Amino acid sequence: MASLALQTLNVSAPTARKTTIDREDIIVAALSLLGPQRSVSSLSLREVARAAAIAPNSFYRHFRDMDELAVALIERAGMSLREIIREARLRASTSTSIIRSSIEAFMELLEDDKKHLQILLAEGTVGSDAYKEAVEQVLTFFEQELQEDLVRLSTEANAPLHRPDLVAKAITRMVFAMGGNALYKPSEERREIGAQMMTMVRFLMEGSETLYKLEGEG
Amino acid sequence: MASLALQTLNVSAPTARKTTIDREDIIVAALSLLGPQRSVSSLSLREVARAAAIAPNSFYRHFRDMDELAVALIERAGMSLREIIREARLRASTSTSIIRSSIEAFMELLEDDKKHLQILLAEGTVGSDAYKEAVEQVLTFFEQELQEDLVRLSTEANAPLHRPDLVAKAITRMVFAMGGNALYKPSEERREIGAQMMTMVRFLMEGSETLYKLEGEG
DNA sequence: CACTTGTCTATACACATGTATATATGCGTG
DNA sequence: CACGCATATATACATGTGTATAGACAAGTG
Repeated sequence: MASLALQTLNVSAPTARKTTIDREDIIVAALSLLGPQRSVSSLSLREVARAAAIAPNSFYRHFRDMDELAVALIERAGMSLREIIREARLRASTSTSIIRSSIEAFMELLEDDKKHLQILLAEGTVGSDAYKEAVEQVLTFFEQELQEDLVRLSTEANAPLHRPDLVAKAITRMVFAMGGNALYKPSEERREIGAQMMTMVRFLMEGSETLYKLEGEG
Repeated sequence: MASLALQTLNVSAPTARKTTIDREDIIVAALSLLGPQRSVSSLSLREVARAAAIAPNSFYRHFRDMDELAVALIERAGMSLREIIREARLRASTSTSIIRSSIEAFMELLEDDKKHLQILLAEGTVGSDAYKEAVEQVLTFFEQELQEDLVRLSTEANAPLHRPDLVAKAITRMVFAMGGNALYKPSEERREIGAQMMTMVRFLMEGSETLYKLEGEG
């Protein structure tokens, strides 16, 4: 149909051309293809190119590989999530409220940025080394940041934690696992899962405090 | 090479034939293809057929779909894990020891049955509805069984739990997430991750007990 | 303006994929 | 033993894939 329009203007209509394309454009196109049944690893180069409305070969100008695209996708998703959580952290001051607002922010993002989160939550354990490493990096970033919060706030509250590093790791992994699971479920169910997360996190916090009292600092 | 052997016997050697094949044979072939970089969803029908040494079309005699194969794989993996855990449960009598021995059994299985566990731990959140449902079913089975143990043992020990259902769910999801992560890591690191799991589970248990005291039964 | 350079497209190739159709084979029953 | 049915294979086709090569266009420089 595009070629038809061109032919009416110019019989030899050579090549309808894009005035340069971004990595960003390709990334967006790839995101648009994701869904409950489509994972990053199932995307083909040509498919992405088609979605971005470029010639298959143009892809190579921007990424060496589908794998490089995948890594870029993760990094972007990481940024997106990081930003949201950072906001949530700033709004809160107590240990419980920071967790509450973070989880709420997380669940909210789960609602309207599924594509990004899917990449982070649901596809981390199989794939190229570079890919897995990129996912792991995002996860540990969150763990560290959370750990800092936990230490700071629990000290302020005079309720020190046993092994705050493991508390942070447990919370992160649990939230990510539960989140990946909730991704494409009806919103009512997602709300329920969010509530469950809160309780689970409380278990972890209380447990860590209790163990501190029993066994001394971690 | 097989065809060469046949040719020495019979020049026109038409079709070296399998004297009927099992679903089991195909399942085993599919398992053999899995690895740190290969997920179930990335397997092709022809690839599996090749590994099973059958003609592509023979596949259809046993499975409607690659999807049906995937579901069968999960069920098998579920069985395998279930059996191991059941043994571990029988060997233990206290709440902590049952958890300890279960996690030990789990980590052991992680060592020498990676292929099975990969399916369960690392590929549950993207795929066909049937596939996701099958994974979920295995997970909730473990949750329920674990919950029963927890309730029974914590009652015996006079240390009742707040929301034992959520304790069970949290433990399950956490162990599975951590396990999927540990799958293809060096064994030393895996050992460390196993130790972390134990602590995390203790957090959950202690926390749940504490919350019971604070808030009453779940 | 001409010309070079970077970016996109077109065409092509070799191969893999899922599946339809037709054919061969061997086992169990008569 | 012979025959039929279930189960395997062979061949084929349309389609999708990654990528190599060569050519067309736009933008920036002299």
